[in-house]
Amino acid sequence: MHTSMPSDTAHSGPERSLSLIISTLAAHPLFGTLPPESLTALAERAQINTSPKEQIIFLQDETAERVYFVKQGWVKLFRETIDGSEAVIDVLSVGSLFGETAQFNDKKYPYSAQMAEDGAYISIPLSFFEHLLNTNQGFSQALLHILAKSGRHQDQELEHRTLQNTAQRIGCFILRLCNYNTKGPQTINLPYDKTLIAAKLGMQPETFSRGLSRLHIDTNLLIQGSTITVSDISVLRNYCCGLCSNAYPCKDLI
Amino acid sequence: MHTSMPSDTAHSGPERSLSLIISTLAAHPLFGTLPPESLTALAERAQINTSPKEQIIFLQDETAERVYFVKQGWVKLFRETIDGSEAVIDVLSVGSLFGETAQFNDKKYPYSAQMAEDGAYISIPLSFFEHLLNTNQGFSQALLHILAKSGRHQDQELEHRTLQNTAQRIGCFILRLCNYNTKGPQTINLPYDKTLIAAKLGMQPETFSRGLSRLHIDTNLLIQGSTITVSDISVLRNYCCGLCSNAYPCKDLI
DNA sequence: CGAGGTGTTGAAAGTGCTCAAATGGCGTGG
DNA sequence: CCACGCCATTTGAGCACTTTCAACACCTCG
Repeated sequence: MHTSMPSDTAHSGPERSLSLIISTLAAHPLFGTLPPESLTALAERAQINTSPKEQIIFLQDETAERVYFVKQGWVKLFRETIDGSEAVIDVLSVGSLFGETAQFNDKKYPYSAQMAEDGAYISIPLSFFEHLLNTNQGFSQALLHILAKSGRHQDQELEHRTLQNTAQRIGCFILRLCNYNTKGPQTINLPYDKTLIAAKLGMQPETFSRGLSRLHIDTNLLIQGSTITVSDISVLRNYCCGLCSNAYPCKDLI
Repeated sequence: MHTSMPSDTAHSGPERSLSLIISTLAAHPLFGTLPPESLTALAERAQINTSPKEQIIFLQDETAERVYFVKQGWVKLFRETIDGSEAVIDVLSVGSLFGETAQFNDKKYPYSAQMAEDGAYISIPLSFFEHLLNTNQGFSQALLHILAKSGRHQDQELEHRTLQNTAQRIGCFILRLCNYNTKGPQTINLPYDKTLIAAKLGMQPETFSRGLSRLHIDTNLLIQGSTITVSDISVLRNYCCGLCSNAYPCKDLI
Protein backbone atom coordinates (compact mmCIF):
# COMPACT_ATOMS: atom_id res chain seq x y z
CA MET A 1 0.00 0.00 0.00
CA HIS A 2 1.41 3.39 -0.91
CA THR A 3 1.07 5.92 1.84
CA SER A 4 3.43 8.59 0.58
CA MET A 5 5.23 9.54 -2.58
CA PRO A 6 8.92 8.98 -3.22
CA SER A 7 11.22 11.60 -1.76
CA ASP A 8 11.79 13.31 -5.10
CA THR A 9 8.66 15.35 -4.53
CA ALA A 10 9.71 18.85 -3.56
CA HIS A 11 7.55 19.59 -0.52
CA SER A 12 8.59 17.46 2.39
CA GLY A 13 9.95 19.62 5.23
CA PRO A 14 7.26 20.88 7.61
CA GLU A 15 8.48 24.48 7.26
CA ARG A 16 8.10 24.73 3.49
CA SER A 17 5.00 22.68 3.79
CA LEU A 18 3.38 25.19 6.14
CA SER A 19 3.93 28.21 3.93
CA LEU A 20 2.81 26.21 0.93
CA ILE A 21 -0.34 25.19 2.73
CA ILE A 22 -1.08 28.73 3.84
CA SER A 23 -0.71 30.14 0.36
CA THR A 24 -2.80 27.34 -1.11
CA LEU A 25 -5.52 27.77 1.48
CA ALA A 26 -5.55 31.54 1.05
CA ALA A 27 -6.28 31.15 -2.63
CA HIS A 28 -9.26 28.93 -1.99
CA PRO A 29 -12.74 30.47 -2.17
CA LEU A 30 -13.69 28.89 1.13
CA PHE A 31 -10.56 29.21 3.24
CA GLY A 32 -9.67 32.53 1.68
CA THR A 33 -12.53 34.06 3.69
CA LEU A 34 -10.68 33.43 6.94
CA PRO A 35 -8.74 36.11 8.81
CA PRO A 36 -4.96 35.58 8.77
CA GLU A 37 -4.77 34.21 12.30
CA SER A 38 -7.44 31.60 11.64
CA LEU A 39 -5.75 30.73 8.40
CA THR A 40 -2.48 30.10 10.16
CA ALA A 41 -4.15 28.08 12.86
CA LEU A 42 -5.84 26.07 10.15
CA ALA A 43 -2.64 25.55 8.19
CA GLU A 44 -0.89 24.28 11.31
CA ARG A 45 -3.52 21.60 11.59
CA ALA A 46 -3.65 20.81 7.89
CA GLN A 47 -1.86 18.00 6.12
CA ILE A 48 -0.73 17.88 2.56
CA ASN A 49 -0.51 14.46 0.98
CA THR A 50 0.91 13.52 -2.36
CA SER A 51 -0.81 10.41 -3.46
CA PRO A 52 -0.58 7.95 -6.37
CA LYS A 53 -3.32 7.00 -8.76
CA GLU A 54 -5.85 4.54 -7.34
CA GLN A 55 -5.16 5.40 -3.72
CA ILE A 56 -8.26 5.40 -1.59
CA ILE A 57 -8.64 8.58 0.45
CA PHE A 58 -11.65 7.46 2.42
CA LEU A 59 -14.56 5.07 2.12
CA GLN A 60 -18.28 5.64 2.21
CA ASP A 61 -19.84 5.38 5.69
CA GLU A 62 -16.45 5.62 7.36
CA THR A 63 -16.45 7.97 10.33
CA ALA A 64 -15.15 11.29 9.08
CA GLU A 65 -12.04 12.69 10.73
CA ARG A 66 -10.96 15.19 8.12
CA VAL A 67 -12.20 17.43 5.35
CA TYR A 68 -10.31 17.44 2.07
CA PHE A 69 -9.64 19.41 -1.01
CA VAL A 70 -7.82 18.68 -4.22
CA LYS A 71 -4.40 20.23 -4.57
CA GLN A 72 -3.35 18.48 -7.73
CA GLY A 73 -4.75 15.82 -10.04
CA TRP A 74 -8.26 14.40 -10.08
CA VAL A 75 -10.28 12.75 -7.37
CA LYS A 76 -13.07 10.29 -8.04
CA LEU A 77 -16.11 10.27 -5.74
CA PHE A 78 -18.13 7.10 -5.96
CA ARG A 79 -20.51 4.74 -4.23
CA GLU A 80 -20.47 0.98 -4.25
CA THR A 81 -23.24 -1.54 -3.76
CA ILE A 82 -23.03 -4.99 -2.21
CA ASP A 83 -23.04 -6.49 -5.70
CA GLY A 84 -19.83 -4.66 -6.48
CA SER A 85 -21.45 -2.20 -8.86
CA GLU A 86 -20.04 1.28 -8.71
CA ALA A 87 -21.63 4.65 -9.45
CA VAL A 88 -19.32 7.59 -10.00
CA ILE A 89 -20.83 10.64 -8.33
CA ASP A 90 -18.29 13.10 -9.63
CA VAL A 91 -14.68 13.58 -10.62
CA LEU A 92 -13.19 16.59 -8.89
CA SER A 93 -10.55 18.92 -10.20
CA VAL A 94 -8.04 21.13 -8.41
CA GLY A 95 -9.61 23.32 -5.75
CA SER A 96 -12.68 21.18 -5.15
CA LEU A 97 -13.71 20.42 -1.62
CA PHE A 98 -14.84 16.96 -0.62
CA GLY A 99 -15.92 15.14 2.50
CA GLU A 100 -17.23 18.41 3.88
CA THR A 101 -20.84 17.27 4.08
CA ALA A 102 -19.93 14.42 6.44
CA GLN A 103 -20.21 17.10 9.11
CA PHE A 104 -23.95 17.07 8.48
CA ASN A 105 -24.28 13.34 7.98
CA ASP A 106 -23.58 11.84 11.41
CA LYS A 107 -19.89 12.38 10.67
CA LYS A 108 -19.99 9.69 8.04
CA TYR A 109 -18.71 10.23 4.53
CA PRO A 110 -21.58 9.93 2.06
CA TYR A 111 -19.32 8.54 -0.68
CA SER A 112 -15.88 7.03 -1.19
CA ALA A 113 -12.99 9.08 -2.56
CA GLN A 114 -10.04 7.88 -4.58
CA MET A 115 -7.22 9.47 -6.57
CA ALA A 116 -8.01 9.20 -10.27
CA GLU A 117 -4.46 10.24 -11.20
CA ASP A 118 -1.26 10.84 -9.31
CA GLY A 119 -1.84 14.04 -7.38
CA ALA A 120 -2.10 15.65 -4.00
CA TYR A 121 -4.69 16.75 -1.53
CA ILE A 122 -4.85 18.87 1.57
CA SER A 123 -6.90 17.83 4.56
CA ILE A 124 -7.93 19.47 7.80
CA PRO A 125 -9.44 17.98 10.93
CA LEU A 126 -13.20 17.89 10.89
CA SER A 127 -13.27 19.24 14.44
CA PHE A 128 -11.42 22.38 13.40
CA PHE A 129 -13.61 22.73 10.34
CA GLU A 130 -16.59 22.59 12.65
CA HIS A 131 -14.99 25.16 14.91
CA LEU A 132 -14.49 27.52 11.97
CA LEU A 133 -18.10 27.07 10.95
CA ASN A 134 -19.28 27.90 14.43
CA THR A 135 -17.14 30.96 14.92
CA ASN A 136 -16.83 32.49 11.51
CA GLN A 137 -19.85 33.89 9.75
CA GLY A 138 -18.01 34.50 6.46
CA PHE A 139 -16.76 30.95 6.45
CA SER A 140 -20.16 29.35 6.72
CA GLN A 141 -21.50 31.80 4.13
CA ALA A 142 -18.79 30.66 1.75
CA LEU A 143 -19.62 27.05 2.44
CA LEU A 144 -23.25 27.78 1.72
CA HIS A 145 -22.20 29.13 -1.65
CA ILE A 146 -20.19 26.03 -2.37
CA LEU A 147 -22.95 23.63 -1.37
CA ALA A 148 -25.53 25.57 -3.34
CA LYS A 149 -23.34 25.52 -6.41
CA SER A 150 -22.71 21.84 -6.04
CA GLY A 151 -26.47 21.33 -5.83
CA ARG A 152 -26.96 23.10 -9.15
CA HIS A 153 -24.23 20.99 -10.65
CA GLN A 154 -26.01 17.85 -9.53
CA ASP A 155 -29.32 19.14 -10.88
CA GLN A 156 -27.68 19.57 -14.23
CA GLU A 157 -26.13 16.13 -14.11
CA LEU A 158 -29.51 14.60 -13.44
CA GLU A 159 -31.07 16.58 -16.25
CA HIS A 160 -28.42 15.32 -18.64
CA ARG A 161 -29.01 11.74 -17.68
CA THR A 162 -32.71 12.24 -18.19
CA LEU A 163 -32.73 14.06 -21.49
CA GLN A 164 -29.51 13.50 -23.36
CA ASN A 165 -28.30 10.35 -25.07
CA THR A 166 -24.76 9.10 -24.63
CA ALA A 167 -23.25 10.90 -27.62
CA GLN A 168 -24.75 14.18 -26.48
CA ARG A 169 -23.44 13.75 -22.96
CA ILE A 170 -19.97 13.11 -24.34
CA GLY A 171 -20.29 16.12 -26.62
CA CYS A 172 -21.28 18.28 -23.67
CA PHE A 173 -18.32 17.00 -21.69
CA ILE A 174 -15.95 17.92 -24.51
CA LEU A 175 -17.63 21.25 -25.07
CA ARG A 176 -16.84 22.28 -21.53
CA LEU A 177 -13.18 21.58 -22.10
CA CYS A 178 -13.17 23.94 -25.05
CA ASN A 179 -12.36 27.60 -25.10
CA TYR A 180 -15.66 29.16 -26.06
CA ASN A 181 -14.06 32.28 -27.45
CA THR A 182 -12.11 30.46 -30.12
CA LYS A 183 -13.82 30.64 -33.49
CA GLY A 184 -11.90 28.13 -35.57
CA PRO A 185 -10.81 24.58 -34.79
CA GLN A 186 -9.21 23.83 -31.45
CA THR A 187 -7.48 20.89 -29.88
CA ILE A 188 -8.07 19.69 -26.35
CA ASN A 189 -6.92 16.81 -24.23
CA LEU A 190 -9.15 14.54 -22.25
CA PRO A 191 -8.34 15.21 -18.61
CA TYR A 192 -8.38 11.59 -17.43
CA ASP A 193 -8.93 8.02 -18.56
CA LYS A 194 -11.69 7.36 -21.04
CA THR A 195 -12.98 4.61 -18.79
CA LEU A 196 -13.39 7.10 -16.00
CA ILE A 197 -15.04 9.68 -18.22
CA ALA A 198 -17.46 6.98 -19.29
CA ALA A 199 -18.24 6.13 -15.67
CA LYS A 200 -18.69 9.78 -14.77
CA LEU A 201 -21.12 10.17 -17.65
CA GLY A 202 -22.96 7.04 -16.56
CA MET A 203 -22.19 4.74 -19.47
CA GLN A 204 -20.05 1.72 -20.33
CA PRO A 205 -16.55 2.21 -21.79
CA GLU A 206 -17.69 0.57 -25.02
CA THR A 207 -20.57 2.96 -25.29
CA PHE A 208 -18.22 5.87 -24.73
CA SER A 209 -15.94 4.67 -27.48
CA ARG A 210 -18.83 4.29 -29.91
CA GLY A 211 -20.19 7.64 -28.86
CA LEU A 212 -16.94 9.32 -29.78
CA SER A 213 -16.99 7.75 -33.25
CA ARG A 214 -20.53 8.91 -33.65
CA LEU A 215 -19.49 12.43 -32.70
CA HIS A 216 -16.81 12.18 -35.38
CA ILE A 217 -19.46 11.31 -37.95
CA ASP A 218 -22.10 13.74 -36.74
CA THR A 219 -20.03 16.77 -35.72
CA ASN A 220 -16.72 16.22 -37.48
CA LEU A 221 -14.77 15.68 -34.27
CA LEU A 222 -11.22 14.38 -34.70
CA ILE A 223 -10.06 11.75 -32.24
CA GLN A 224 -6.44 10.76 -31.78
CA GLY A 225 -6.09 8.89 -28.52
CA SER A 226 -6.86 11.33 -25.77
CA THR A 227 -6.45 14.30 -28.08
CA ILE A 228 -9.62 15.70 -29.56
CA THR A 229 -9.86 18.32 -32.26
CA VAL A 230 -13.10 20.25 -32.41
CA SER A 231 -13.42 21.82 -35.84
CA ASP A 232 -16.30 24.08 -34.94
CA ILE A 233 -17.74 24.64 -31.49
CA SER A 234 -21.10 25.77 -32.78
CA VAL A 235 -21.67 22.43 -34.52
CA LEU A 236 -21.08 20.67 -31.23
CA ARG A 237 -23.35 23.12 -29.46
CA ASN A 238 -26.16 22.42 -31.86
CA TYR A 239 -25.61 18.75 -31.31
CA CYS A 240 -25.78 18.76 -27.50
CA CYS A 241 -27.18 21.93 -26.04
CA GLY A 242 -30.66 21.64 -27.50
CA LEU A 243 -31.44 19.03 -24.88
CA CYS A 244 -30.10 21.02 -21.96
CA SER A 245 -31.85 23.78 -20.10
CA ASN A 246 -28.68 25.80 -19.58
CA ALA A 247 -27.53 28.70 -21.66
CA TYR A 248 -24.17 28.24 -23.31
CA PRO A 249 -21.52 28.73 -22.05
CA CYS A 250 -22.28 26.84 -18.89
CA LYS A 251 -18.74 26.50 -17.57
CA ASP A 252 -19.50 27.74 -14.08
CA LEU A 253 -21.55 24.63 -13.50
CA ILE A 254 -18.62 22.26 -13.73
CA MET B 1 -55.50 31.94 -14.34
CA HIS B 2 -56.11 31.01 -10.72
CA THR B 3 -54.39 33.26 -8.28
CA SER B 4 -56.15 32.31 -5.09
CA MET B 5 -58.35 29.60 -3.72
CA PRO B 6 -62.09 29.89 -3.18
CA SER B 7 -63.16 31.58 0.03
CA ASP B 8 -64.18 28.34 1.69
CA THR B 9 -60.61 27.82 2.79
CA ALA B 10 -60.43 28.58 6.47
CA HIS B 11 -57.42 30.84 6.75
CA SER B 12 -58.07 34.14 5.12
CA GLY B 13 -57.96 36.98 7.68
CA PRO B 14 -54.51 38.50 8.17
CA GLU B 15 -54.73 37.97 11.95
CA ARG B 16 -55.30 34.26 11.83
CA SER B 17 -52.92 34.06 8.94
CA LEU B 18 -50.10 35.57 11.00
CA SER B 19 -50.43 33.20 13.91
CA LEU B 20 -50.76 30.32 11.50
CA ILE B 21 -47.60 31.38 9.73
CA ILE B 22 -45.71 31.77 12.99
CA SER B 23 -46.65 28.34 14.24
CA THR B 24 -45.85 26.77 10.89
CA LEU B 25 -42.50 28.49 10.67
CA ALA B 26 -41.62 27.59 14.25
CA ALA B 27 -42.08 23.91 13.46
CA HIS B 28 -39.71 24.08 10.53
CA PRO B 29 -36.15 22.82 11.03
CA LEU B 30 -34.75 25.95 9.42
CA PHE B 31 -36.97 28.71 10.74
CA GLY B 32 -37.38 27.02 14.07
CA THR B 33 -33.79 28.01 14.84
CA LEU B 34 -34.75 31.67 14.95
CA PRO B 35 -35.33 33.61 18.17
CA PRO B 36 -38.99 34.59 18.73
CA GLU B 37 -38.52 38.21 17.68
CA SER B 38 -36.89 37.23 14.37
CA LEU B 39 -39.58 34.67 13.84
CA THR B 40 -42.28 37.28 14.28
CA ALA B 41 -40.47 39.70 12.00
CA LEU B 42 -40.21 36.95 9.46
CA ALA B 43 -43.85 35.96 9.74
CA GLU B 44 -44.91 39.56 9.20
CA ARG B 45 -43.09 39.52 5.90
CA ALA B 46 -44.22 36.03 4.91
CA GLN B 47 -47.07 35.19 2.61
CA ILE B 48 -49.16 32.10 2.63
CA ASN B 49 -50.69 31.08 -0.68
CA THR B 50 -53.17 28.37 -1.37
CA SER B 51 -52.70 27.27 -4.88
CA PRO B 52 -54.36 24.87 -7.33
CA LYS B 53 -52.72 21.99 -9.14
CA GLU B 54 -50.64 23.03 -12.14
CA GLN B 55 -50.03 26.54 -10.91
CA ILE B 56 -46.55 27.79 -11.67
CA ILE B 57 -44.82 29.23 -8.62
CA PHE B 58 -41.76 30.49 -10.43
CA LEU B 59 -39.76 29.78 -13.56
CA GLN B 60 -36.17 28.83 -14.05
CA ASP B 61 -33.80 31.80 -14.56
CA GLU B 62 -36.40 34.22 -13.28
CA THR B 63 -34.98 36.76 -10.86
CA ALA B 64 -35.67 35.47 -7.39
CA GLU B 65 -37.72 37.66 -5.08
CA ARG B 66 -38.82 35.11 -2.55
CA VAL B 67 -37.87 31.85 -0.89
CA TYR B 68 -40.55 29.19 -0.52
CA PHE B 69 -41.53 26.16 1.37
CA VAL B 70 -44.30 23.65 1.00
CA LYS B 71 -47.18 24.01 3.43
CA GLN B 72 -49.49 21.47 1.88
CA GLY B 73 -49.52 19.24 -1.19
CA TRP B 74 -46.65 18.49 -3.53
CA VAL B 75 -44.44 20.78 -5.52
CA LYS B 76 -42.67 19.74 -8.69
CA LEU B 77 -39.23 21.16 -9.45
CA PHE B 78 -38.24 20.84 -13.07
CA ARG B 79 -36.14 22.21 -15.90
CA GLU B 80 -37.14 22.71 -19.50
CA THR B 81 -35.08 22.79 -22.64
CA ILE B 82 -35.73 24.78 -25.81
CA ASP B 83 -37.08 21.64 -27.45
CA GLY B 84 -39.79 21.48 -24.82
CA SER B 85 -38.35 18.46 -23.07
CA GLU B 86 -38.72 18.49 -19.33
CA ALA B 87 -36.61 16.94 -16.59
CA VAL B 88 -38.14 16.63 -13.15
CA ILE B 89 -35.49 17.43 -10.57
CA ASP B 90 -37.59 16.51 -7.57
CA VAL B 91 -41.08 16.42 -6.16
CA LEU B 92 -41.19 18.07 -2.75
CA SER B 93 -43.41 17.20 0.17
CA VAL B 94 -44.65 19.26 3.06
CA GLY B 95 -41.89 21.13 4.87
CA SER B 96 -39.43 21.20 2.00
CA LEU B 97 -37.69 24.41 1.17
CA PHE B 98 -37.25 25.53 -2.41
CA GLY B 99 -35.82 28.47 -4.30
CA GLU B 100 -33.39 29.03 -1.44
CA THR B 101 -30.30 28.46 -3.54
CA ALA B 102 -31.20 31.30 -5.88
CA GLN B 103 -29.50 33.45 -3.26
CA PHE B 104 -26.22 31.91 -4.36
CA ASN B 105 -27.00 31.81 -8.06
CA ASP B 106 -27.08 35.46 -9.13
CA LYS B 107 -30.55 35.62 -7.60
CA LYS B 108 -31.90 33.43 -10.36
CA TYR B 109 -33.95 30.34 -9.66
CA PRO B 110 -32.06 27.29 -10.88
CA TYR B 111 -35.29 25.43 -11.73
CA SER B 112 -38.99 26.00 -12.23
CA ALA B 113 -41.51 25.16 -9.53
CA GLN B 114 -45.13 24.14 -9.96
CA MET B 115 -47.88 22.76 -7.77
CA ALA B 116 -48.27 19.05 -8.44
CA GLU B 117 -51.53 18.93 -6.49
CA ASP B 118 -53.82 21.48 -4.91
CA GLY B 119 -51.91 22.77 -1.93
CA ALA B 120 -50.32 25.74 -0.27
CA TYR B 121 -46.93 27.29 0.19
CA ILE B 122 -45.38 29.95 2.35
CA SER B 123 -42.91 32.42 0.95
CA ILE B 124 -40.62 35.03 2.40
CA PRO B 125 -38.70 37.84 0.72
CA LEU B 126 -35.27 36.85 -0.43
CA SER B 127 -33.87 40.04 1.05
CA PHE B 128 -35.07 39.11 4.51
CA PHE B 129 -33.82 35.58 4.06
CA GLU B 130 -30.44 37.05 3.22
CA HIS B 131 -30.65 39.27 6.25
CA LEU B 132 -31.32 36.29 8.48
CA LEU B 133 -28.38 34.45 6.99
CA ASN B 134 -26.10 37.36 7.65
CA THR B 135 -27.17 37.99 11.20
CA ASN B 136 -28.00 34.60 12.55
CA GLN B 137 -25.37 31.96 12.96
CA GLY B 138 -27.80 29.21 13.87
CA PHE B 139 -29.89 29.98 10.84
CA SER B 140 -27.07 29.58 8.37
CA GLN B 141 -25.95 26.44 10.18
CA ALA B 142 -29.40 25.00 9.73
CA LEU B 143 -29.36 25.92 6.07
CA LEU B 144 -26.02 24.19 5.70
CA HIS B 145 -27.61 21.08 7.12
CA ILE B 146 -30.46 21.29 4.67
CA LEU B 147 -28.24 21.85 1.66
CA ALA B 148 -25.91 19.05 2.67
CA LYS B 149 -28.81 16.69 3.08
CA SER B 150 -30.22 17.69 -0.26
CA GLY B 151 -26.82 16.98 -1.79
CA ARG B 152 -26.86 13.45 -0.41
CA HIS B 153 -30.34 13.00 -1.75
CA GLN B 154 -29.17 14.02 -5.20
CA ASP B 155 -26.17 11.70 -4.96
CA GLN B 156 -28.52 8.86 -4.27
CA GLU B 157 -30.79 9.83 -7.12
CA LEU B 158 -27.87 9.80 -9.52
CA GLU B 159 -26.73 6.45 -8.19
CA HIS B 160 -30.18 5.01 -8.78
CA ARG B 161 -30.27 6.26 -12.35
CA THR B 162 -26.87 4.76 -12.95
CA LEU B 163 -27.32 1.34 -11.39
CA GLN B 164 -30.97 0.47 -11.14
CA ASN B 165 -33.37 -0.45 -13.89
CA THR B 166 -36.84 1.03 -14.09
CA ALA B 167 -38.62 -1.68 -12.10
CA GLN B 168 -36.08 -1.41 -9.32
CA ARG B 169 -36.40 2.36 -9.16
CA ILE B 170 -40.16 1.99 -8.88
CA GLY B 171 -39.73 -0.66 -6.23
CA CYS B 172 -37.45 1.61 -4.25
CA PHE B 173 -39.97 4.43 -4.53
CA ILE B 174 -42.71 2.21 -3.16
CA LEU B 175 -40.45 0.79 -0.47
CA ARG B 176 -39.93 4.25 0.94
CA LEU B 177 -43.66 4.72 1.27
CA CYS B 178 -43.89 1.60 3.37
CA ASN B 179 -43.70 1.24 7.09
CA TYR B 180 -40.55 -0.71 7.59
CA ASN B 181 -41.63 -2.07 10.96
CA THR B 182 -44.63 -3.88 9.60
CA LYS B 183 -43.95 -7.56 9.09
CA GLY B 184 -46.93 -8.73 7.12
CA PRO B 185 -48.64 -7.23 4.07
CA GLN B 186 -49.37 -3.52 4.02
CA THR B 187 -51.28 -1.18 1.78
CA ILE B 188 -50.06 2.20 0.68
CA ASN B 189 -51.27 4.94 -1.63
CA LEU B 190 -49.22 6.56 -4.34
CA PRO B 191 -48.77 10.17 -3.25
CA TYR B 192 -49.33 11.76 -6.67
CA ASP B 193 -50.04 11.01 -10.32
CA LYS B 194 -48.36 8.00 -11.86
CA THR B 195 -47.25 10.19 -14.72
CA LEU B 196 -45.44 12.46 -12.29
CA ILE B 197 -43.88 9.57 -10.41
CA ALA B 198 -42.63 8.28 -13.75
CA ALA B 199 -41.10 11.66 -14.56
CA LYS B 200 -39.50 11.93 -11.16
CA LEU B 201 -37.97 8.50 -11.63
CA GLY B 202 -36.76 9.47 -15.08
CA MET B 203 -38.90 7.24 -17.22
CA GLN B 204 -41.91 7.37 -19.55
CA PRO B 205 -45.43 6.78 -18.21
CA GLU B 206 -45.67 3.63 -20.31
CA THR B 207 -42.48 2.30 -18.82
CA PHE B 208 -43.75 3.05 -15.35
CA SER B 209 -46.95 1.16 -16.01
CA ARG B 210 -45.03 -1.83 -17.33
CA GLY B 211 -42.63 -1.63 -14.44
CA LEU B 212 -45.49 -1.92 -11.99
CA SER B 213 -46.80 -5.03 -13.72
CA ARG B 214 -43.34 -6.47 -13.62
CA LEU B 215 -43.17 -5.79 -9.90
CA HIS B 216 -46.44 -7.63 -9.55
CA ILE B 217 -44.93 -10.65 -11.28
CA ASP B 218 -41.53 -10.48 -9.63
CA THR B 219 -42.38 -9.40 -6.10
CA ASN B 220 -46.08 -10.17 -5.78
CA LEU B 221 -47.13 -6.53 -5.54
CA LEU B 222 -50.84 -5.85 -5.80
CA ILE B 223 -51.91 -2.85 -7.86
CA GLN B 224 -55.37 -1.36 -7.73
CA GLY B 225 -55.27 2.09 -9.23
CA SER B 226 -53.15 4.20 -6.93
CA THR B 227 -53.42 1.69 -4.12
CA ILE B 228 -50.55 -0.72 -3.77
CA THR B 229 -50.42 -3.71 -1.50
CA VAL B 230 -46.99 -4.96 -0.58
CA SER B 231 -47.25 -8.54 0.62
CA ASP B 232 -43.74 -8.71 2.02
CA ILE B 233 -41.30 -5.84 2.35
CA SER B 234 -38.26 -8.08 2.41
CA VAL B 235 -39.07 -9.44 -1.05
CA LEU B 236 -39.16 -5.90 -2.37
CA ARG B 237 -35.93 -5.11 -0.57
CA ASN B 238 -34.17 -8.03 -2.16
CA TYR B 239 -35.46 -6.87 -5.50
CA CYS B 240 -34.24 -3.27 -5.30
CA CYS B 241 -31.73 -2.66 -2.57
CA GLY B 242 -28.98 -4.89 -3.91
CA LEU B 243 -28.20 -2.24 -6.47
CA CYS B 244 -28.10 0.63 -4.02
CA SER B 245 -25.25 1.60 -1.75
CA ASN B 246 -27.52 2.65 1.08
CA ALA B 247 -28.43 0.56 4.06
CA TYR B 248 -32.13 -0.10 4.49
CA PRO B 249 -34.10 1.71 5.79
CA CYS B 250 -32.98 4.80 3.96
CA LYS B 251 -35.96 7.00 4.71
CA ASP B 252 -33.97 9.98 5.88
CA LEU B 253 -32.74 10.44 2.36
CA ILE B 254 -36.11 11.30 0.92
C1' DC C 1 9.21 -10.94 -25.94
C1' DG C 2 5.28 -11.52 -22.79
C1' DA C 3 1.98 -9.59 -19.44
C1' DG C 4 -1.29 -6.47 -18.14
C1' DG C 5 -3.87 -2.54 -18.76
C1' DT C 6 -6.57 0.43 -21.91
C1' DG C 7 -9.32 1.14 -25.68
C1' DT C 8 -11.78 -0.48 -29.92
C1' DT C 9 -14.85 -3.34 -32.63
C1' DG C 10 -18.47 -6.88 -33.69
C1' DA C 11 -22.59 -9.46 -32.78
C1' DA C 12 -26.39 -10.52 -29.94
C1' DA C 13 -29.48 -9.54 -26.29
C1' DG C 14 -31.81 -6.51 -23.42
C1' DT C 15 -34.04 -2.39 -22.01
C1' DG C 16 -36.60 1.52 -22.57
C1' DC C 17 -38.75 4.63 -25.96
C1' DT C 18 -42.05 6.03 -29.60
C1' DC C 19 -46.23 5.78 -31.77
C1' DA C 20 -50.80 4.17 -31.92
C1' DA C 21 -54.83 2.45 -30.05
C1' DA C 22 -57.76 0.85 -26.39
C1' DT C 23 -59.50 1.20 -21.69
C1' DG C 24 -61.60 3.26 -17.87
C1' DG C 25 -62.79 6.91 -14.58
C1' DC C 26 -64.81 11.27 -13.90
C1' DG C 27 -67.09 15.57 -14.40
C1' DT C 28 -70.16 18.38 -17.41
C1' DG C 29 -74.11 19.48 -20.02
C1' DG C 30 -78.23 17.95 -21.59
C1' DC D 1 -79.65 9.64 -15.36
C1' DC D 2 -77.14 9.32 -19.56
C1' DA D 3 -74.02 10.67 -23.31
C1' DC D 4 -70.03 12.91 -24.14
C1' DG D 5 -65.45 14.43 -23.93
C1' DC D 6 -61.34 14.70 -21.43
C1' DC D 7 -57.63 12.86 -19.10
C1' DA D 8 -54.77 9.32 -16.97
C1' DT D 9 -53.40 4.86 -17.59
C1' DT D 10 -52.67 0.61 -19.96
C1' DT D 11 -51.44 -2.34 -23.79
C1' DG D 12 -49.27 -3.68 -28.19
C1' DA D 13 -45.79 -3.51 -31.78
C1' DG D 14 -41.74 -1.96 -33.62
C1' DC D 15 -37.68 0.54 -33.15
C1' DA D 16 -33.57 2.83 -31.20
C1' DC D 17 -30.28 2.84 -27.98
C1' DT D 18 -27.24 0.78 -24.61
C1' DT D 19 -25.27 -3.11 -22.55
C1' DT D 20 -23.05 -7.50 -22.54
C1' DC D 21 -19.82 -10.76 -23.98
C1' DA D 22 -16.06 -11.86 -26.76
C1' DA D 23 -12.19 -10.91 -29.47
C1' DC D 24 -8.63 -8.05 -30.84
C1' DA D 25 -5.37 -4.04 -31.31
C1' DC D 26 -2.22 -1.19 -29.05
C1' DC D 27 0.88 0.57 -25.65
C1' DT D 28 3.84 0.36 -21.69
C1' DC D 29 6.58 -1.96 -18.59
C1' DG D 30 9.40 -5.56 -16.92
